[in-house]
Amino acid sequence: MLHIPYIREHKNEIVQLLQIKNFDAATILDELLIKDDSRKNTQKDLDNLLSKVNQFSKQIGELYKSGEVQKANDLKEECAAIKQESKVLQGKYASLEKDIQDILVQIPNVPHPSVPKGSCDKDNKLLKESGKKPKLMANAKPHWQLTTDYNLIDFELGNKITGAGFPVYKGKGARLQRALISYFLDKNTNAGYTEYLPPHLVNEASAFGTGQLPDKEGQMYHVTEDNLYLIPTAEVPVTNFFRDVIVKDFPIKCTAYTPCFRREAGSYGKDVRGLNRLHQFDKVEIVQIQHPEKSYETLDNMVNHVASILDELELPYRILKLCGGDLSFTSALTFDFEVYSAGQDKWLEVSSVSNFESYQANRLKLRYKDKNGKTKFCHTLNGSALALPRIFAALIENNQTEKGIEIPKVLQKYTGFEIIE
RNA sequence: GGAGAGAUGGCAGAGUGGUCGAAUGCACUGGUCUUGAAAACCAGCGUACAGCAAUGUACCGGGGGUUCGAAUCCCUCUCUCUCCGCCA
Repeated sequence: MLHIPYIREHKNEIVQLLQIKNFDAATILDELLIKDDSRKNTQKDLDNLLSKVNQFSKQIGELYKSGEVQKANDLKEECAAIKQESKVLQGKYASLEKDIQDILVQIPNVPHPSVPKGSCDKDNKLLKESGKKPKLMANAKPHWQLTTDYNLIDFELGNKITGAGFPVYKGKGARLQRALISYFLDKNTNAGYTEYLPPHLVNEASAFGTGQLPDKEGQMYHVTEDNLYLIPTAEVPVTNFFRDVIVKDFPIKCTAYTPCFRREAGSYGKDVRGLNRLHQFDKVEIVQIQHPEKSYETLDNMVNHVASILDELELPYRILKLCGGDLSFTSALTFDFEVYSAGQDKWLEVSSVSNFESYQANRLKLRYKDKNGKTKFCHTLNGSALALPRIFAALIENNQTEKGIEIPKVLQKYTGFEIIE
């Protein structure tokens, strides 16, 4: 969430930039600042009252010690009156704070000035297209056919034991999945990221810290009995490692493999066919905590890192800069990676690399001390490196041959086989 | 699931109604000493909000209560630990 002192100083700029996200902030920011002014005044009045009570209390103690009971009792009565008054102010203060909080969580992060205006994914800006689309044989198939033909994934079995969107990997399919996880983690740790294996359930405070709550509650599976949420991405547990932390050394680089759980009940049809959209999927995530001055440099590094993985996997991909309409609530700038999946002739999103600037850090109270010893908010960044199912789909679709599915070189030492026949 | 104990500053750990935002130790920062370092000594060292500042206010797991006054008493919630049971 945005920091009120920052809003005060940059109100017009924020209103302008939020137009890129198609969010009209003018009214809501005015309302916010009026409430905050009122909050300040209330605090001043309240502080004065409380200060008086504190003074009187000290005096009463001394009067009792010196035996001046009558004087002490007089003061007590005065205190009672002040307390009445302070109760009222306290109520007012609490309700103002709540109003302010409620407004703050409704305001999305301010987009980076370079974010293109737009309403949907059609308006995203293509930055780079890399690799060659493969020429497939005449009878090439989409992955949902291949996974059945080669006995790699059993969607029906998943339906039986859980439901739609929960595939069961088996045989070489399971092994390929495991190989991808290991390969991604190795790539990331070689780039200086520390590997973590976090819990797959988080508490409410964590879901709030990264911005899933309160507005995206419906997208998460909620274990109501223990009030825990199944993580929609490793970003949630990993970023929350640093909740209430004052960072000493930058950058902090973490990577984690986790399954990800998403309810997102919605569309049907070929967009969600096979591995394209699932309720449970595997993902390897990278997270960085960085000094504000370096966060955009870091974002570029992360983008290059993800690109290098796709290069090694020999998958054709393109990089898009998300437009305002497609940018997530918490992100200031996001680059999406899409791989070309030849069997279904589609571009599939496999990674989203974002700079959240201080938006999450404010909620998380994730800070550092600047040169003058003042505490400031860090910047947080994350990206997928990478999301598994669509990589899996693109790999088997693009590499299908008459002989079978060929495994890219970099993966062979992880799979232990070169071809799936 | 049963029984008990506990939650205090970066860490350890005192504090059971007033002078406590909180002893002490460690860590950290600055200084003295030293060729340099260590040791020793001196000083500083939590967060947030308000204020130009002086300073004020709040915070001792969360919430509520008693009291003129709460880290300290009461209620409640959460979490952690120990023992027993069960168990990968």
